[in-house]
Amino acid sequence: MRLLQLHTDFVEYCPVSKEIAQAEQDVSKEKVHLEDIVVTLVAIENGDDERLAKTAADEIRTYLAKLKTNRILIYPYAHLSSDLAPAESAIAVIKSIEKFARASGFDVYRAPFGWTKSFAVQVKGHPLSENFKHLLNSSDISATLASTPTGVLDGPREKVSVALSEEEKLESTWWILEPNGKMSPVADYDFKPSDMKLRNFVNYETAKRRAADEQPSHIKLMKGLGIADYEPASDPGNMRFYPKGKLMKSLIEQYVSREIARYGGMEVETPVMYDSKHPSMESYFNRFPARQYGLTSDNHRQLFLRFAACFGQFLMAKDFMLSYKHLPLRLYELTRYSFRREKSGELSGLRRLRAFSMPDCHAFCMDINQAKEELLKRFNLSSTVINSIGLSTSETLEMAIRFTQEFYNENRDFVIKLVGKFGRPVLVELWKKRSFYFILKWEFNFVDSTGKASALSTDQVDIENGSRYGIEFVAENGDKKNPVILHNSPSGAIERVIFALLENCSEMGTKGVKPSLPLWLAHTQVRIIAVGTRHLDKCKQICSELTEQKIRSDIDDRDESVSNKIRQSEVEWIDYTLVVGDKEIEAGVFVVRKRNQGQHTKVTISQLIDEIRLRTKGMPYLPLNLPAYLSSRPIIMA
RNA sequence: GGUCAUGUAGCUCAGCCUGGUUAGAGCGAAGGUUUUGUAAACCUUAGGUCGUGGGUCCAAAUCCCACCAUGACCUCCA
Repeated sequence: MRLLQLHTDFVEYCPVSKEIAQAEQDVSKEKVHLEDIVVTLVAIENGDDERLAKTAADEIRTYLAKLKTNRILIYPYAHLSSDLAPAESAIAVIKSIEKFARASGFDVYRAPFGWTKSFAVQVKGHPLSENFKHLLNSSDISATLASTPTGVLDGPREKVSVALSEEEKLESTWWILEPNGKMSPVADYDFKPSDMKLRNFVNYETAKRRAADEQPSHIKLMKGLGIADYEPASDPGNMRFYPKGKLMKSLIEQYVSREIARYGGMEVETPVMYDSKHPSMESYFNRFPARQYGLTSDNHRQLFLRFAACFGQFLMAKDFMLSYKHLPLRLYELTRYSFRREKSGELSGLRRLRAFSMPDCHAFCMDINQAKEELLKRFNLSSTVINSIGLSTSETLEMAIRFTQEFYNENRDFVIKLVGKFGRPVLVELWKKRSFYFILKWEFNFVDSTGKASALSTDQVDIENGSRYGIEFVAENGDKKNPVILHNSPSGAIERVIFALLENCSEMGTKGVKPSLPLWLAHTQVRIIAVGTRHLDKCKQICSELTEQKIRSDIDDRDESVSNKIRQSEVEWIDYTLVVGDKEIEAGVFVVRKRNQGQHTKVTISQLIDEIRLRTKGMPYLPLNLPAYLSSRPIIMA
């Protein structure tokens, strides 16, 4: 038997229709509304009996005593278990629980068994407001313990997130907003040929339908190019990065961090784990309890791994002495990692992970006006960053803006201005009322060839956490006020950026273009091939010269034919391949093979340097993190 | 989380349906020959708990069950 107990402000449910033949009879279809009550969601499993019903009643009594309340709603809820008992015995056990609970003198309500019900519930925010138990008959316990890897039967793994179901049931409408300010319902919008990706994106977001397709193409590339791979010894969604992938990841991270520093972000570092009972943490923790990695430390202290940098930065900002003169205050951290225990079926390659690196930049603003002004700056920042990385806002990405009706009514011009900056029609999700801590958020979404959308850059306007975390600044008139907080990631998760770049490459491939990654992210920018061993000294000399100019090059010194070495260079998607033999050494002019042009050009080394420096201008450089000689390099991927 | 599919050498895969000698190939690796001119030189050798654990059977990579991992889809309902 599985019990999920929720201490709620209110619960509402309404039987809609019978789900199974054995459903209870004579059920009123009236909506039921109960306030200040413990909702006990219960799933009866195979082997559960009246004895266990008694145990459950004891469990409920203990919980109610802790909460100092005596009102309870017993609510049959199948999703808690994958080993459900047959309906007849389940209903008998549930009725027994009800009987025992009444006998304890509680005010007991029970929702009907076997019915489809709509329901709404508002869980109180306190740490004890959610409680999960997996109850077993004593004879079964040892067997179950033995078959459970950790020997632990309950814990956050089993929790059902009420916030998530709220998210799913959120009432919203979908629109297309054009840069000229024209807003039309999605159904009325006339998609032009240039809006193909937008239409795919809209389909994905509004229909929530996922077309049947094969495995995402970036997975093959991430392995084949030696970028990243699964690590079976870890939890799903925790990846390993090989040297080439690590270099690429570090370069992107450095670039994003540098641009945020230029914008004015103060880089900080905050802990990866937090006390789930800390008063400031409740609101966040309880929002997605089912998606946390939990762990226990000394003294049975319950900790959870952060899923964003918000906590650390908010707790830090709370301790700052802030005046309106300091605002907007910009804090930045690149989390390695943020953790989200996404449902296992939602993980996919580098697209969605459980541990990911997230640039997270918060701006604490005086008021909504300053926040709007700041949001525009950050839009420019995000736009510059994502375009420079190689994901184009004019071709590759689609924008979504989501806001409340109230915000739109008061800030219509501002919203249109934002869309104008993007320059193409965007998808709008209009919320009737605010259900989250933010009143507006926008994202750039990458739509892959299979029509799936993933958010990259994003910013949000948060009007709730300033007060929730007790962050205060002294206003011009001397009053203490809470700031409006913006949550921005200019690039989105770094792993997801790599996902998008790789998916982009495979799209190039289907269009007949040789796929290639941006030159500044290539592990090897120039591959130098020695025709014979006697040319190796010259190769080494060229390699040093390029390294001095901050160009990554390596030398294929293997005992292989020139053709074979050329092929190897192509397989590794290396942009420039230089063959060094007698002719070149004599003339001082080299024939370079350019991958993206598929042809050979005669160049001097200094011309080659100039070209590469031009193509990588303004982007960070890191030295090659592999041996320069291919003969001493391990084979990471075939 | 559920359903389905997949898991065989470092990599990519064949064999499984219809159980039966020492489980195959290509790439890669090692040793040797070759000193190479723009997408794969030649020869030889090594390399496998057939995802893990149970079961059926005289016999299991092959059939059955459970678990693990990956992928796709679904996540309605007690």
